[in-house]
Amino acid sequence: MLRSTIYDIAKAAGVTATTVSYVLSGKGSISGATRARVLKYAQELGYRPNLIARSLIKQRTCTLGLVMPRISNPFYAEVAEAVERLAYASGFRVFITNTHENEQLGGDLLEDLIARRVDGIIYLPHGLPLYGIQATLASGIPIVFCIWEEEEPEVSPCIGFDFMEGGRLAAEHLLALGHQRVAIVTDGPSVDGIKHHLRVAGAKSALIQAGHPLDPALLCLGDSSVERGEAAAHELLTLPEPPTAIFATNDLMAIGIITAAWKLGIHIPRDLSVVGFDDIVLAAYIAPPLTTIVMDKSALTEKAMNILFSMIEGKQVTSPPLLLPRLVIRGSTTQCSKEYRA
Amino acid sequence: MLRSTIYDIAKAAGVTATTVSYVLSGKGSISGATRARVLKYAQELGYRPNLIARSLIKQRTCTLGLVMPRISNPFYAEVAEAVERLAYASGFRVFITNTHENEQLGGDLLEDLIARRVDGIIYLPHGLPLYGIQATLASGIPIVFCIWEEEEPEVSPCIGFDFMEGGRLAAEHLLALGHQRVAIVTDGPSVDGIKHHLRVAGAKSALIQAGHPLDPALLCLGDSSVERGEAAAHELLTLPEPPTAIFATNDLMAIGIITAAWKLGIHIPRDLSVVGFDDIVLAAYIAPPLTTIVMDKSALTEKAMNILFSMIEGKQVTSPPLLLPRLVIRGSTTQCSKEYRA
DNA sequence: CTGAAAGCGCTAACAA
DNA sequence: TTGTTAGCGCTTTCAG
Repeated sequence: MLRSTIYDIAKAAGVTATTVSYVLSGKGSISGATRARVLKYAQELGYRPNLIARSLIKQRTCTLGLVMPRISNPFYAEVAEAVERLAYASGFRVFITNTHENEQLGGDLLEDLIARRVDGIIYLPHGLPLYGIQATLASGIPIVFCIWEEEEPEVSPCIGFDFMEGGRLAAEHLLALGHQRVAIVTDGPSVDGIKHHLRVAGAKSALIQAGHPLDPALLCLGDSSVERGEAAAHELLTLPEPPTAIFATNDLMAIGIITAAWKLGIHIPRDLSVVGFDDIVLAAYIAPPLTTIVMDKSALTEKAMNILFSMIEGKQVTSPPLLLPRLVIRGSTTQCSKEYRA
Repeated sequence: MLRSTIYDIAKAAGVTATTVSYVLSGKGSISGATRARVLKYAQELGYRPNLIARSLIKQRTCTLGLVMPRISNPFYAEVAEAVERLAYASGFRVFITNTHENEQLGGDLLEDLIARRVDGIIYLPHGLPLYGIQATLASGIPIVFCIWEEEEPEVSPCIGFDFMEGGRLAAEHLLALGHQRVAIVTDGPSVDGIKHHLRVAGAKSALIQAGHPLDPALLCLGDSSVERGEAAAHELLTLPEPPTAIFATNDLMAIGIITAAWKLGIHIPRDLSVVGFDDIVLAAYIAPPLTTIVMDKSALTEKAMNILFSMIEGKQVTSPPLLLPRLVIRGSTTQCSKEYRA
């Protein structure tokens, strides 16, 4: 494998490595003649700079780490694509890593990224506790947390999202359509380990406020996947007294719900209204198009990257205000057709 | 930012850097006492190895590059997740990069990855020409091409997929169901710039063989996105003599087609059969579940990674046989209900 | 305009 | 068991 160094070029061109370095970086002042000669040999020898060596001396790798639950979830994939694009625009490359929501793995990943001397990290923890990574945080590496939804103390900087309000919006929309028996399908291993904690809390509060508090039997647990979304919906829809609307705390589960309904011959939205959360691109293009809560991924990634770059430059930063949710009404929700006695 | 080196530890522990290096790597033979002392100070100083320095001397970064069109397409996201998982299992981290099907960008990305001295590259080019990266290939970096669908000369090693057979399978399924007027929605800027070239060729040949050659008016161009899939389907379905079945050369477009039909009040599969290509996870969980051609992503990524690792170890490798397509019949296709005169 | 020299943090012969 | 030394490929003062 042809792997030449500036020394090889230097020797060939009859100059010293310093000179080569200068012409390659366009820094010092070099005569046109030597410049041309150096360039010629660089070309000829198929020279490619060794960014590893450069990183070592510059104390900067122009590399970012992106830590997220799983890139196969379109929401995260869309975020990753945006992050990669913005990083590229600044000459950075990004390591993407999946925690699979495993705490141990998440911590290891972080430590490894630091060992690789990434210049900064974007961390979308989704249900991962903070206490396991205290030491990591203490390392002082620029790291920005995004869409934190835990109950633990605020960490800074953090690009937050008003999940509670999002849940409320979803429930209020359903309530306004006359739905009184609404179910919630969310992510979490147990009712007191709900990962989409705030979304559920927001929805519940709206339900209570409207005088139709959540029937505990209508709270289903999943894991943010379509599979579990479908399974949960199947359970819900075969109940003696099924819900007339379901709020899924992410779009993937909402899609699973639509499919479950389809299989049971339940028409959406006539017999069942469904609202999701995230607004993945696909949400607008399924049948029926999904009513959902929009998380503005562009705003999220832009803010996160701006803050991260500021930190890398050593600037002092503060968390921006919470990102606000927005309801987008599409074809999966409509007026409730059934009457239920309270 | 606390960033200690082995020298800091050495000084603190009253030994030399070599000793520290040995205990940290567990290589030389070090007395229990010094080992303990070194470890203690390493801990105390919050030492984290500098993998950049290590890479420089070892001539190995334990880093891979993954270049693909766009990770927001679930098919690629699923591949990326698998690649990342396999890489992680071998202590590798991966740079993921999106070409956005831009030839220039694709070439730059490759060069940059080489400059960063990744140990190997997985390249899923999708419609990108080879001639632009000859120099890159000549660098000798281990690189495995996956699912190449161009007409240019074979490159080795390459994990190929029998796209032609996949297209044929799709068309034959439709034909067997009695469909005679089948449309194709594919990816490409023009009819002679079709990126899913082989899939289309396979389908066409089956159609011809059955005596129902493709009506040129029923070949629609898109760009692998749901949006364009929906737009194409809208055109097709509002034709005076619409198709009774549509073969979309990827799942995203197929989903768009289903949505277009839904919006037009056309029932799937009763009034229109749809078959996709890829078998993204979501395909099985939309309404109706999508009949599609399965590309085995596990097999693909496993083979690709095995070969890549072999190359990295300096072994000689050859391309494996083409991966075979499989048809999975779900709810989006059924018997044709209309009669058309030939 | 160009060169000499030091050093980024680590590893690995080779000595002691 | 531990230390000495050189060097991975590059950048960057400081001289000349």
